[in-house]
Amino acid sequence: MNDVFKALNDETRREILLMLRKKDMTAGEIADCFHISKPSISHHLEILRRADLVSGEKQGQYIIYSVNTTIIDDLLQWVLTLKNKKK
Amino acid sequence: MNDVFKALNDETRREILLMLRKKDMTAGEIADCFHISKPSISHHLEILRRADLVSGEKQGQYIIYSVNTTIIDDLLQWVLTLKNKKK
DNA sequence: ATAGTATTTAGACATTTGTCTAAATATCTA
DNA sequence: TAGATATTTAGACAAATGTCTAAATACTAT
Repeated sequence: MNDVFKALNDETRREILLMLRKKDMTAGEIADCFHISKPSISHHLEILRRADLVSGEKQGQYIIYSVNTTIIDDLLQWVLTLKNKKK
Repeated sequence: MNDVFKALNDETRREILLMLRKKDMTAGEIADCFHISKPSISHHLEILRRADLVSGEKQGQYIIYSVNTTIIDDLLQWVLTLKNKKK
């Protein structure tokens, strides 16, 4: 859970997740949406991957990234626990 | 939202929230639950307060902290948006 | 007033983080 | 095999973060 919150603590990474929510994208396509160098985006993707929030599948010379929903369910559970304020 | 994720990106602060979920506590009571100095806990509480995740109400020489549920709803909404993977 | 308790503020310091450029790796194509 | 494209790795560096101790502020009570 620590890695998940760490990954979410960055505006760029949160935007990447929201973009991948709509469609899978290659690392390059993702990078083109930001004014940040490709190595920096690669680093962000590595952090998201380590948190298991995204997966990257190699296809030829491209790597196609997509969102993992299972960890998001864990996060949802955590938030719901917090919301459920015990009397 | 940025401040919320920043606040949640720390194990101590997350534990504080989970404790306050069960019952309101004074700054001192909270500090006694950790092996961290009181000024450090005070700093954590300030970050949680700035994110609007908790409120502190002064009562005599004590300050009683409690969880704010409204921001947690916003967070929940954000996570649900992410979970709702568009086609 | 003085002393004691609760909490925060201030300042210092080591670690972590996000960014960059340059170089390495891997794949495609002519 | 070369050259071009896609992506990552390595290394550097400034800024942000979490922690501490010492001091300040605020309230209580004798």
